[in-house]
Amino acid sequence: MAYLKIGELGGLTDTNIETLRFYETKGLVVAPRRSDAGYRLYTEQEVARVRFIKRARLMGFSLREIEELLSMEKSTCGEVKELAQQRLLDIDERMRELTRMKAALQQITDACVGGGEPATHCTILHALQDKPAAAVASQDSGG
Amino acid sequence: MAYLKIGELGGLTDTNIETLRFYETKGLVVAPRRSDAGYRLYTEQEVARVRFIKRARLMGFSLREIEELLSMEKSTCGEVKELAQQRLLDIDERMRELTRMKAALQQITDACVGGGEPATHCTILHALQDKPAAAVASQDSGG
DNA sequence: CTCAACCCTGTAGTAAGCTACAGGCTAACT
DNA sequence: AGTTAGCCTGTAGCTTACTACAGGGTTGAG
Repeated sequence: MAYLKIGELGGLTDTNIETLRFYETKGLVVAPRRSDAGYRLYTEQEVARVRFIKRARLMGFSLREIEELLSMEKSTCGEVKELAQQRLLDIDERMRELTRMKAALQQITDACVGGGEPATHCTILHALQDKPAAAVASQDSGG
Repeated sequence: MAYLKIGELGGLTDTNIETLRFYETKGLVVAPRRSDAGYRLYTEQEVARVRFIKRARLMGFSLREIEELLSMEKSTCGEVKELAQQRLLDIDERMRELTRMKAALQQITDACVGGGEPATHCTILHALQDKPAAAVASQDSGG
């Protein structure tokens, strides 16, 4: 079987070749062997690996987490599961935050009649301007 | 009433002074008058404006959107409402995406028994490795 | 007068994940 | 042999929202 050049790997995995080289600098894709001229020569293994990365990205894993996942073939199943569950918790956390934002925004948006009035008296702008309420102002990111 | 120096404005609004200057370069906070020595001299108005920015940030508006909101005192109420509703749609979109990610991740995580087995056979890693399913692989971000 | 605390500008760094470009070799096709 | 597409390295840029620092001037208290 022939080796794949970087463009071919990119084609098979629908990945920009700059991105592949970037992943290599990040250690996500192992530096492959080179041809005499210095061309990267990949095997089918790398195709699987790049696809792994893409799937994990779709699931919301960061590159750092993916690196961790990739290094886990030496670890236990439980550790992998733990990482996945942490991701699930992160997702829940982000959804809660979005829910909070949405509630606050929905509230002030619902109170607005809209229409062609000058926005000087718009309840949305007013809510953002000076009222302490807005259902969200008690939150503090600290930073 | 005395003017506020940047540190005082920062104190009142719980905002880093570097951030205030940054907002000025972005046009979010209007460049204030200066003292003879070149110190920025703010009025109470800017306190309200910075608080507006902070509240809007908490609601998930980007700085660009906030700039738009701030320029809207000249527009109609309907336009403001439209922007807010667009934000609500964005939030919904992000929540859908998180829901999708979560479902996919939950599925492969549930299938994993965890424990001290070597992860070589971990169903999570396998699902990421080569199965076309994973309930999410049909999605494509296109780049 | 001295010293710390504050302010100024301008530039660069952080995080995350790429993307693009310059300048130069190589491979493949004709 | 010529042309073009592809590959190489290295560096810089993009996005968002800050944050930090260097190297200076100013203010105010003691």
